[in-house]
Amino acid sequence: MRTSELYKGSLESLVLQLIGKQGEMYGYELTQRAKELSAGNLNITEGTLYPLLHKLESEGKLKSVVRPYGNRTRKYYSLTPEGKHAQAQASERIQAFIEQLQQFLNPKLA
Amino acid sequence: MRTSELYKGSLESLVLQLIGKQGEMYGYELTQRAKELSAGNLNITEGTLYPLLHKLESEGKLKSVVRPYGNRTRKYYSLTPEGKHAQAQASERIQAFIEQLQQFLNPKLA
DNA sequence: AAAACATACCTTGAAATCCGATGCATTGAT
DNA sequence: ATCAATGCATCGGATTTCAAGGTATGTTTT
Repeated sequence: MRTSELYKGSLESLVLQLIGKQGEMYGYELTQRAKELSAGNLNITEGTLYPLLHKLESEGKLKSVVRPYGNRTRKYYSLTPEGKHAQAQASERIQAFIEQLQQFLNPKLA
Repeated sequence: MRTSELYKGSLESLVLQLIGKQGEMYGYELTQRAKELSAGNLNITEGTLYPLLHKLESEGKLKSVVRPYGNRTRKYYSLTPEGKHAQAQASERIQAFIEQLQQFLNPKLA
């Protein structure tokens, strides 16, 4: 098993975190930043990322703006007010999750 | 979204942890212990747990013994040598995962 | 200058994972 | 007696994720 398996289920929350901290990010940038912060363990594939971004946008949590970068286009995503709320909640959930994982590693005896 | 979403991808590692710490556990006990340690957030459903236990057994990581408890039967699972190895690796992966999650919450600027 | 790699968007089909519902049986509480 | 909890299990479907493929530009290497 790979460490990356553990990230399943966390992707949406982490994407909201990244965009929230950064202000706005485009897809490819997200994949690179995720790889950095995870010490190479989280490689978000395009088949995962783009449908997720589209879903979050359709849910009203993200908004996007396409801007040219040289001859390329980048599609920048940022949080809507609803997305900011979701991001704040995600942050709390992740913190609680971390504490709970530590309980599993070092459990208080029942 | 629920906190429980975050646990997706961690179930196998956490089950190995629980059984490893405890020595041997039966299915229902696992669901209760997981709920305890996760402050109620991780409710492993039977449709998830039993197939997972069967898979881990077929992979040679768990072995089971059925023992009566009153008029009921409990199926106790414990780690094989291979399972102990997997559990040790899972422990390290979870620790690394925790550190990486913290990076996402409080990233070092790029 | 050709090839290879990185950047940048996307879709599609399949695999894997997980949940809800259901089934059966015993025990304990109301 | 009925309901909740304990204890095992399976099944179908939903969701999530991945691998592969498609298109195109920019950069580096040979």
